[in-house]
Amino acid sequence: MLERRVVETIVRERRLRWPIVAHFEAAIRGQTVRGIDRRAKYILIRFDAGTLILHLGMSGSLRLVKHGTPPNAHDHWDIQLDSGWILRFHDPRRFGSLHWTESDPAAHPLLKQLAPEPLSDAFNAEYLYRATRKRSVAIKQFIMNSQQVVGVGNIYASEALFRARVSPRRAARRLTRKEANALARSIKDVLAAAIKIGGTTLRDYVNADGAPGYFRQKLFVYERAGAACRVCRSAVKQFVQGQRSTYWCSNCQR
DNA sequence: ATGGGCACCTGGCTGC
DNA sequence: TGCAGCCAGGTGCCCA
Repeated sequence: MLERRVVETIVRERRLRWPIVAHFEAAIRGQTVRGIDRRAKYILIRFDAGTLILHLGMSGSLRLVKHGTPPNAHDHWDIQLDSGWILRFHDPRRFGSLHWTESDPAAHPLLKQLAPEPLSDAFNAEYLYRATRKRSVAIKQFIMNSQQVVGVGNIYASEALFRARVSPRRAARRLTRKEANALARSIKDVLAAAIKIGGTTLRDYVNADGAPGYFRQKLFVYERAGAACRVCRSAVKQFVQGQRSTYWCSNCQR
């Protein structure tokens, strides 16, 4: 894609998480791809005149297909390049999004408040310890807040807390230094391990190659309510926090 | 400023 | 077999 020029853009469905703005096609036409970056779960495609900010939501995917390939259901937009390839966005649940910005993308409202990259040195025990001070919210909800921690969704939140042996109900400010250290470590470990083997496939979801993610086999507690904890054999428990299921082992986690 | 709840959407699954 | 209803996910936004 790099250094390829946009020949044409076709939008079949503007109603993504936010509507695709009307001037998008005109803005991007004739632009050349200069770089591709990522910030949290946002994909940034940089052009001379602006930057495309994409999010795949939970069911979105991007593929390169040959020009002329007929679209399938839920193929919401195409960006046709001068190479004869089309960047095609597919997203059955339309939780994904597309924004076009002609300013510094880091200053975009969706990006400017985001916490440090979890796999970077800036995200560490000291950061987590300081950030949790004076916060009464449950630690599970805290690590799912993108202003505090980025990259941790519902699955990895339960998994990271299990690995750190911290109860999901614990008030964030009650974390000790030692626990903050363990949790920062487990967040990095869980994310890195999941990325390495293709993420976590739930139910019908597959990755960009159409293959499932194999991290599901490595889950300690997520979706294992009633099953034996893989460490202590006591029953994994489930309850709801902020309208999301939390899974944990009340014996291993305190 | 913080915390809590709601919204978006569709496919898979359950239960009648 | 058909169909209605529930549930799951990520995360921004609104309100108290």
